[in-house]
Amino acid sequence: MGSQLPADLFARYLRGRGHEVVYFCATDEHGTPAELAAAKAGEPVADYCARMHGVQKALSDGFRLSFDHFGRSSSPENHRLTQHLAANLHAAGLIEEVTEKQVYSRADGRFLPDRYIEGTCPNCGYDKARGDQCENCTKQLDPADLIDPRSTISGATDLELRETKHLFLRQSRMRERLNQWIDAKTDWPVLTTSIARKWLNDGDGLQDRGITRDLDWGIPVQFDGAPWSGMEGKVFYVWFDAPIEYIACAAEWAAAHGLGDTDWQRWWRTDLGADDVRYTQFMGKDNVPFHTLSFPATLMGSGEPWKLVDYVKSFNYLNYDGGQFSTSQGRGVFMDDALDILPSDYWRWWLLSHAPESSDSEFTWENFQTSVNKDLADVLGNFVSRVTKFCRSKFGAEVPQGGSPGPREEALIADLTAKIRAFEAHMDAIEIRKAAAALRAIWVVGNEYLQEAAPWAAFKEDPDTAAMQIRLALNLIPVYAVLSAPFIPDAGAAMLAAMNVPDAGWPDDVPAALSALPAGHAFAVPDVLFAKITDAQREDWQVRFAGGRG
RNA sequence: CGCGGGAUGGAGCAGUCUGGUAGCUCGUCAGGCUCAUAACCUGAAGGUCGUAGGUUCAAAUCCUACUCCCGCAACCA
Repeated sequence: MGSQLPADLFARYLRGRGHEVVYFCATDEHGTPAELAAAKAGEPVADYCARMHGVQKALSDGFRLSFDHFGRSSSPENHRLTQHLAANLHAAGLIEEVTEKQVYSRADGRFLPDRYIEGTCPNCGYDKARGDQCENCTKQLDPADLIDPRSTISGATDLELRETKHLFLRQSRMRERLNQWIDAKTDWPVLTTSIARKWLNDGDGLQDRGITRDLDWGIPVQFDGAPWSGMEGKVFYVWFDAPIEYIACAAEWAAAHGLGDTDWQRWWRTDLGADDVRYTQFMGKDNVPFHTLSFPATLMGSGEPWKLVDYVKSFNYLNYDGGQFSTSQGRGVFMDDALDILPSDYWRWWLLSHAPESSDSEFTWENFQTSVNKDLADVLGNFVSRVTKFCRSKFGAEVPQGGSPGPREEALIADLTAKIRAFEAHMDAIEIRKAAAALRAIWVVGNEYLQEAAPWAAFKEDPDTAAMQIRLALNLIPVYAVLSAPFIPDAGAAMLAAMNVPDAGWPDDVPAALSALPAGHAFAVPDVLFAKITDAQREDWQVRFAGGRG
């Protein structure tokens, strides 16, 4: 959710500005966790992943994520492309076979990644130390150091070290090239480049990385479908194939829409039209190394002209009321819960206006309630309500005629124009919190104008002037709808529907946009756009999602 | 000396790159308005910018040391 929402915001904004946009997202279906979750659910892993993809799709629809295609990393397209790129890398001498020893559990019938091994810490005696590190004394460990090691999957203790062969991506050979590439990205967020630089230069520099695993579920290690000697029964590592799905997803999208290869390749191949594409990725900070180093290394090393990312927007973490979200403890609001209790716009607004851009941020119910009630209900919702209701009671449910604008209206337009340009600048820079604040300031302008113009007072002496003022205020509503839609699409649509405006363009020309609704244009007073969150609701949810429900 | 991010009025944040009267939202207090979802608008109080030094005519902003919080530390995705 954390990075999909900002991506959706940006995609909607760019579409609103008239750009051609494709917005892709996919489920990353491979890896040990997927296999274990499937086993726990008692389902074949392929079925489990298909089902979860459906669940994710329903949730993302619920949050109004406007993907052009929601792909799966297990798609045939991704199988083909992943194997193809691996073959290219091999041909370029960038893949190396390494034999190493890993912990194998006979009872589980699988190799165990470090985190799935638990035992007693040789350093402090803590009996639940993980294979990679002891949580108690923070000492880094090797699984072989643990006393009485056991599998966290089954509790089995018959663990042994077994030799196994894996492919490594020789990213160390691309260190200089990656360094130069990152150095050129002077406009990237500090968070993004600092993480990338750390991996590039810390210690011995960028390390080669294993890109295969001993698992059943995944993309088989083969040369475009032909056997890869010594790699039988092995699959590519999720972090090798998952980013490749970004490309494969475009192919899935084209196939799903009856388009040809050239239609997706023009987004991805710089030799086939992708030169003018601007490619932006959104992710949590934990994913930065894969997107700034491993995946670019894969594409660069392939020797083919794949489009590289232009901008990587990374986020810190969102915490829940003093700690981390915890699925196992039922601590925190999760996507399905969230949509059960409130419309998606509420969540979109809070999550976007509090996006953890500069540091981790924290969700608290008090903050959520205040933020949503003030911004959405009091400032925006109430503006729409007061304008439409006033007009209906004094002039009827259509845009009134008469009167002509004066200095106050000119000042409003000038103020609004400046604020809209500021909003656009923040959106262009993907400064999400600043954009949210700028948008809110635009909403406030409407209330300020009404307060100053006081059409309710003017109506008594000079109905024509009141009509002109209300006409202008009514015209603000579609403008607000269009500007706000990237953040709160449902409310934007509701506002346009109430104003009986089938489609409104981006207000590049503010004076024109504010006279788009002519006198006589019929509208409807919308239902309350945003019902406020009551104290009782908030208290109920605080208890319900506090955790410890087991 | 492991690495990175953060520390700014009661709360949440901007400002730090390109030193020069400390800004925004919420909350609080006072006033206004009455069209509206007990909403809206205006004004005020409240901070010397984690700590200690240093550079400078001038530092939240540059330098040094330190403290605290969060995350990472590479076959965990």
